[in-house]
Amino acid sequence: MVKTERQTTTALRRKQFLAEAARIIGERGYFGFGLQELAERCRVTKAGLLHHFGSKDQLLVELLQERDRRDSILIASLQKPDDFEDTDKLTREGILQTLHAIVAHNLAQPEMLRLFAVLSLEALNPRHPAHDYFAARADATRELFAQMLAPHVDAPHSVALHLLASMKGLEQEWLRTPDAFDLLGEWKALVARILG
Amino acid sequence: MVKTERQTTTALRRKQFLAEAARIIGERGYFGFGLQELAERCRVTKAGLLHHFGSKDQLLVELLQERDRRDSILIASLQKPDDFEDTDKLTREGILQTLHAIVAHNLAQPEMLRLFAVLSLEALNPRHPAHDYFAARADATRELFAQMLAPHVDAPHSVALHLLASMKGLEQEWLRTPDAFDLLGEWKALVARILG
Amino acid sequence: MVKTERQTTTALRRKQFLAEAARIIGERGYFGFGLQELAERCRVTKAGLLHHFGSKDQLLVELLQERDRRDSILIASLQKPDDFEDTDKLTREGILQTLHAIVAHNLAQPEMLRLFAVLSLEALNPRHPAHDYFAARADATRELFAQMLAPHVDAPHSVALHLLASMKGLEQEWLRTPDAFDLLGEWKALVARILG
Amino acid sequence: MVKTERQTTTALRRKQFLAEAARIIGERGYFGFGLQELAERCRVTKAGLLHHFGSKDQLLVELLQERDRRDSILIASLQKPDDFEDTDKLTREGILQTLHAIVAHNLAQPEMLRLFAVLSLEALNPRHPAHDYFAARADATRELFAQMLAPHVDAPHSVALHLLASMKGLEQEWLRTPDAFDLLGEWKALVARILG
DNA sequence: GATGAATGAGCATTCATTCAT
DNA sequence: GATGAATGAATGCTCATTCAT
Repeated sequence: MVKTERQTTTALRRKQFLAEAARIIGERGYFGFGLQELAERCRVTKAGLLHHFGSKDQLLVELLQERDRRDSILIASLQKPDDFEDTDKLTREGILQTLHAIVAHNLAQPEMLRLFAVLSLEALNPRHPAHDYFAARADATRELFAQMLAPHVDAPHSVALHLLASMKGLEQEWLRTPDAFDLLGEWKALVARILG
Repeated sequence: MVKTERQTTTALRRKQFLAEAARIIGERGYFGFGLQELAERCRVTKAGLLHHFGSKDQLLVELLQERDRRDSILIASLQKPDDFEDTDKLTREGILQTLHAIVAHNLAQPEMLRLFAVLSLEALNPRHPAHDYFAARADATRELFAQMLAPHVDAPHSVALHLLASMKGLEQEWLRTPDAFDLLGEWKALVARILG
Repeated sequence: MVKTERQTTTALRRKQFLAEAARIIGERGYFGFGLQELAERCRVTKAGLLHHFGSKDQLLVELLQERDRRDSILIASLQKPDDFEDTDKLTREGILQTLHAIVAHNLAQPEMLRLFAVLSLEALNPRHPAHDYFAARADATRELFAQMLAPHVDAPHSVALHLLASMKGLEQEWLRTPDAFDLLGEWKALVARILG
Repeated sequence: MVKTERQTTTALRRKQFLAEAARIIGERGYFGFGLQELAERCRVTKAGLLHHFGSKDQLLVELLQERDRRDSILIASLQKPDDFEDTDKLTREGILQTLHAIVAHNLAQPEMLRLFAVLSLEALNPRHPAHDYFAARADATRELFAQMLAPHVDAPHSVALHLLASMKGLEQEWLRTPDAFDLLGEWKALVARILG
């Protein structure tokens, strides 16, 4: 019981560390992010952080894993549309709703959106610690989209590419000027244009 | 005469420095870019570089200015369509050609494309030395696009946003996997979809 | 009974810790030796080690004490030759056998040999935690040798010095290249030369 | 001229750095030696030292090289005895004088003696940055000694080993208690015993 | 008997920058 | 026009140690 309690508080602490790290990396990128700053914001020492994560790179890895764990619900709903047997996700209408839902989900946690936007560009560099993570993620997502679109469009891989690229570009522009336009509204309009 | 000659070689030297800097920043971002590495690649000392540019930030500024100078021809052709008097750029066909030309232009100098992609994300941070540059650039470009589109679409600002976001997203995806698809071809297809 | 049993397993555990520590210090010296590495090798935490030994320095002290306890049999046979009343150790032949026995003993536990070789040099520094230990040990051994040699040579202290220095030098060279020569054989030959 | 002057003062500075480093390493070993301490003693910053040597390991390498350069005179006199054509080094008497000269030389620079003694033991560890240096040095010296002794003794390699081991052991004992005995005198006596 | 959390001091190294030459 | 020397601040990381559990 005591052990469980400590485990919980420790795990909570780690999540707070990761949340704060996400904010900093979202602002300055991974290269511009320093343990010192994170430590100060969390009122720990650098050594304290390292005690939990082992290294700066490992902290990033755990941050991405943690995020994946949280997003797994949404991802699961995309990956397993079989439950609904053609009636939900595979409908044209269902696809639209899914696409809208993704951006709505991202819109609800703008710090994560920012983190992934900044990091994904930094990670173009093959030596970046998150390079492989983003490469795998991007490929998998595109394949998933293509499968989803297959029954409705002629060139599913191409359309999947267009949708993903447009989504990412639109989100980036919104991150730059969040007050300049309605992200979800514009995304819906853009999806409508692309999918005809 | 001698002075002019020296000025020329010096100017040439500076351009080489900037070209190499563009390559490094494109790979690692501005934060991951160090004077030491640039100096080694150019076979100068760090002090030698600083002698030319004064500071790391100033080097970035001059790099962006230099790039703008080179791109000015293309930009000019977009900014001053009056020369052709409604017959070229303002035609629906002319607009398509312009949009294709921009991506073709970027495709021809992938290192610059990479530089701007990476830098534009890093520069989301308001304290980034290139923040203002990118902010101004993005706003101006969007306005330009909107004006260009005004005669042909209902919501020119919205469509301009969609086109710019899609272009950027597509270019980024291509930077990640340049061999995975035909950037120009996909862009043409995407434009066709968006503009109906 | 239960308590005794636990004491035994604990004592066993401590000996394993010390044995592993001896190996590491023999390789990297005391300064190059870290509690973290020892802890990993023993599958304990650093705090676990400290719980047993109190401090890194104290661990070293206990390691040396433990070693002395083990070597006490050999040492005793040198220190108390009275039992044999001139017939064994004090014979010229007996001295040779003793000298051979010491090196044979060291040869049988090369990790300890290495530990003492490395540590004795590091401990030249008066501030080293093992400085006093090695100083006392060396002086005592030399005196012991001198007494042993007194009946047979003119300058026993000088010869004792020569023998000890030669022994240590030979052992060190052997540690460097254990396969390059026969330590015991060369030692016998060297002793024969020195003692004429 | 100006350049030469600066080169000289810089080179001088570096030699002072190395001399001070030799003293510290002789006291604490390479692992116990820190750039911070060296910097303070030399009234430079750590970064200042690194500017000259690049890294801590490289500093050690340059220290050993510098020492070799200085010792080259003595080494040369051992390596090229041909000039004297059997009359000097190859005489029995000449060999004795050479052996005496080496220790006398070492005795005259006790800090170097200490440095090499401490370092040679630390460098038993194959991962030590000076490991290869000492391995090569020891092998070469032993071979040199064997060649020198060949005309006069039955087993030159064995005797060379004995002499080198004894010399090193004696020097180490002297480093521990420099006032306890006359190093050169004892060495002469020991050599006399070993060479009969 | 042993753990995990946390710390403060220290490590070698990198950074952009200044300055005299 | 360009260099080498030097710096102060910061980097990620390791260290032995303390403490509550």
